[in-house]
Amino acid sequence: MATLGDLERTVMDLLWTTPEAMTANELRDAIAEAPSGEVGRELAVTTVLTVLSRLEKKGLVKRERDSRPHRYMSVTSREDHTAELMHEVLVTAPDREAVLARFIGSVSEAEAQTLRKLLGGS
Amino acid sequence: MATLGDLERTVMDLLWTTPEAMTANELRDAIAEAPSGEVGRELAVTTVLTVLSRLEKKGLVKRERDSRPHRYMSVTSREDHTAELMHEVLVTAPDREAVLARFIGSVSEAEAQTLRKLLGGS
DNA sequence: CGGCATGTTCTACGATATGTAGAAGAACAA
DNA sequence: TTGTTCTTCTACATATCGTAGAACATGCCG
Repeated sequence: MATLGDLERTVMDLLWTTPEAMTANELRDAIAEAPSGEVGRELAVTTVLTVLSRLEKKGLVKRERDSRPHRYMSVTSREDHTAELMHEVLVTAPDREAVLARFIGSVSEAEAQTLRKLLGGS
Repeated sequence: MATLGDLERTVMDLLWTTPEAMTANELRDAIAEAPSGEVGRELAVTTVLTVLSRLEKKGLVKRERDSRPHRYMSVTSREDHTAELMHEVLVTAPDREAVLARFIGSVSEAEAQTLRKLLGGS
């Protein structure tokens, strides 16, 4: 189960919200530029690179190796990743019906509405 | 985010599937008795107790302190816990609608059916 | 009342994950 | 080829988890 640390999470968030593939340097700068509420962290580029390698090993990140400053990007969208995680969690329980029942109870009305729409007919 | 290790998971599974509160010794024996597919593990009781303490600290387990061999039980049902986890995962993404859309795509038809039923009226 | 069982807490050590980064190696521009 | 830039290797600190011995507590049996 791919659980992410704080920094790993921060990096993934940046990769997920940036349309373009990013270099380690760009990421380092982006992290320094007030990432969501955190203290602006001045990290060494090597730190970012290490994290990227680890994320790559986990299959969450891929990189363009040919372009010289390697450019990194996420393998899946945040939405796909999140949905996958949710599913992984769901299947850990034998009684999925019961889990879904409770899950439904925890979502907002708006989300319930969305679900109805998505589940549509049949 | 409460991520569980393998042994912690095993213990929770036992507590979740056993109606009665259990003592550390009972748990040790239950673990030794072929837990789901694993190699029968002969653990020291202290090991089980340590794990139970950690699970207690995480809020997943509570114990009856008055009865002398303390009896341990889960705080929530597995279904509640799982549903909670799913929700925690869901809210990590800004675009929940999109996540739900993908999530729906990943569930089985039977589960989709269940969801329709649950979402039924308005 | 004083040991003996039985049970709980403290302390600890190895393994893995993660944050962090220096040192060393590779590649490219001049 | 030499300096600059980037990547990889190696390393250390902290946290979590599996594992359990040592020490402490408690109640039962004589």
